[in-house]
Amino acid sequence: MPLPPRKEKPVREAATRARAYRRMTVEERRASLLARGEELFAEHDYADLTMSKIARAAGVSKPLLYHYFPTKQAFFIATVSRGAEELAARVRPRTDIPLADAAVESLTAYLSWIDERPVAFRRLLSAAGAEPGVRDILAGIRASTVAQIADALGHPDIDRAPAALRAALSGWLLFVDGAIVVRLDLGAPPRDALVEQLLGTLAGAVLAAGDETAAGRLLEGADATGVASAGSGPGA
Amino acid sequence: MPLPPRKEKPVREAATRARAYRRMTVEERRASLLARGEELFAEHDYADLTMSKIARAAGVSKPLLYHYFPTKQAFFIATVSRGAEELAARVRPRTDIPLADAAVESLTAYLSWIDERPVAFRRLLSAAGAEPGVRDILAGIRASTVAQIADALGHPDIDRAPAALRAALSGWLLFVDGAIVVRLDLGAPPRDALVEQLLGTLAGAVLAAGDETAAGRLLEGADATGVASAGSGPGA
DNA sequence: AACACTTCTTGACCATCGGTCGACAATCTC
DNA sequence: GAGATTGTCGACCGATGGTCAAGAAGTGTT
Repeated sequence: MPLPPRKEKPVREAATRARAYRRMTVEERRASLLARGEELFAEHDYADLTMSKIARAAGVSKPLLYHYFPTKQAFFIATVSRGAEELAARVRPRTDIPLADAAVESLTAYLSWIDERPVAFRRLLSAAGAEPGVRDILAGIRASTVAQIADALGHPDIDRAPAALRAALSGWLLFVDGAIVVRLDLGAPPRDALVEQLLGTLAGAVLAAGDETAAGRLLEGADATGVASAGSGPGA
Repeated sequence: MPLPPRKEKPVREAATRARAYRRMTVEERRASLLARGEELFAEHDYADLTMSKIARAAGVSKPLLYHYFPTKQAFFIATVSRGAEELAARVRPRTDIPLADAAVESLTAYLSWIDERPVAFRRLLSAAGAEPGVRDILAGIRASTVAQIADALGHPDIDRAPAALRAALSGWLLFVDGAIVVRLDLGAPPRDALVEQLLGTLAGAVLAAGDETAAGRLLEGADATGVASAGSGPGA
């Protein structure tokens, strides 16, 4: 027998009557979901996080979650790109100072950002392959970074830049992430040292790609950038 | 009305009586499944491949597939590590020739292997993060490669090697894969040139890590290894 | 205070997928 | 032939991503 739907008397709890839910504007709710999602995805594995769990953790019903984001992937991507934009802003190199100095600044900013959220960073890297959408985001970021660096190095049109240089830059980007993971694991080398090392490696990679001019630009104005000063003592 | 189970008369097809299935020994079947799985995983996305599809494509029933491999992940990992072993064997560096030459050989072998299965390579890289198990395999391979290189460079105990060097080697491994992806995309640079470039970059990275001795070993006996000869003309 | 508007919840529901089970059939070997 | 082993079939389970209809609870307006 079909019970009459929801007849159970509204139960106006005495005294403190906990609000059934907080009502927000669309943007508020959206932002709040994204923020919570960022935390959750940083802590838990993508596959282990079900939409139900996310909804519950966000204090929201599943259908509402789906009301704001069409699919789980879309939700994940939304959280990731939110973080990516923030990162991009912090890492964007200045153009009013020598290239080598701007590079140090940007790299330092990148390392600091990761130091603040090591778990999220690792998870992002490993989740990169999981869902194609995420991979595309990362690929896009990397491609544009490569283009930016190439530009700064004297190749404004990435499509006309030598393949060797493009390979060097793309590879170097991964190198950076790889070295960072090691640093996360080992707790060393210290940040500033790694920045120097990274930059030195970039110079080496560009040099090995056969682009002396670009390598020159990287070094000029810098006093201790790895390849130039690597070895026993401080800069030559 | 429950039809009497399977009453449809064995249908002994006239003349050519298509065998219902081929019976194999356990190892045969296992190997055959693995081989087919390697193909399938190379072509399709991990998530898009259901165990049912795999079974069907392999001409086998789902329960049988599960009889040989306990889970989908296990099956995937089995196919991956099969390929990984084969690769490891082909890439293992010789010790009876100068380090620089052995490195060229190994890298060339690696590039050739990838040239033979570009799609699979890409998919492996991007699937690396997908399932934790796969990530572990790749991580293991990379770790052991790092240790091998460190050893060849004069640091037999990886745990006592400087963090900077470890970061350099780990990063370089990713650099290699990144550069290779670019080569796959662009169709350039040519294999031998990339090998030189890669080695030159390794020397640069090791140098930037502050290990002159190791960098020296890498270069010694080689006549054109990037950093040393980078630039306009062919090797000095 | 009553109104309507919008946000939100509830709970049921679907299809698919990974994985399992038991009963039975095909094949091979002796 | 008989028996052991390899395979198949189809039904089944639980969880998950995703959807739906109905209605309840906030909120600003009059």
